[in-house]
Amino acid sequence: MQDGISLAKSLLGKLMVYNTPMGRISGMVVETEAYMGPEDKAAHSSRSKSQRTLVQYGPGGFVYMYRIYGIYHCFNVVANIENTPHCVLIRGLEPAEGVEAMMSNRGTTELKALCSGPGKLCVALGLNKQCYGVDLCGDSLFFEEYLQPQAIMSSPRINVDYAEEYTALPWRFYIKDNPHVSKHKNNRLGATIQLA
DNA sequence: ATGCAGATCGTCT
DNA sequence: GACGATCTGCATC
Repeated sequence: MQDGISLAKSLLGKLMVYNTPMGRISGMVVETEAYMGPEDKAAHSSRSKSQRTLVQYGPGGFVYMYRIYGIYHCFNVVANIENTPHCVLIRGLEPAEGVEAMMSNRGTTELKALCSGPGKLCVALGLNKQCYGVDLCGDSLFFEEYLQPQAIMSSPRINVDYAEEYTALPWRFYIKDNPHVSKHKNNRLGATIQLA
């Protein structure tokens, strides 16, 4: 299993699929962030191992879901091998299947507003705490091959100002010029990077 | 277009 | 008891 940074890049262009009884809801991954374990002061795993972060210490390919600000959920893919708590935050999707359901869940019909942020996309897909620890090799929630991104950009991660020397590291990745990337000031700090 | 306050609660100290 | 890996609505320019 790849480390967090490799996984964050390789998930771009993949289709994230939630298989519901009502049909598939899916979107192409357009924006991710890598969190690189105990040394990374931005990562939840930089603090002592806890109930919340437990799944990160298992093998990669499982869901790390957490609640933020008491309101939203953020969806992460655990990366790397056991006892190496890396993960990848999914920050933006381009809606593909089940767009009607997403609009209903989000209470808006504006396509660009549906999944352009980590909290928004969890609402759009209807994901909550119940998917904590779910195996992404199962048939409920998984990633599929979809498109090869033309160009990938990197920038500092969003809202990790507390992370000292880790704040400025370019561990946010997104598909260049895609309208479903979340809007943020440090978009302008982005730089083109080599495709893997 | 840009900026800021408020919502709201699980998790960790 | 304090604080978020966020988002929205309202204020002001």
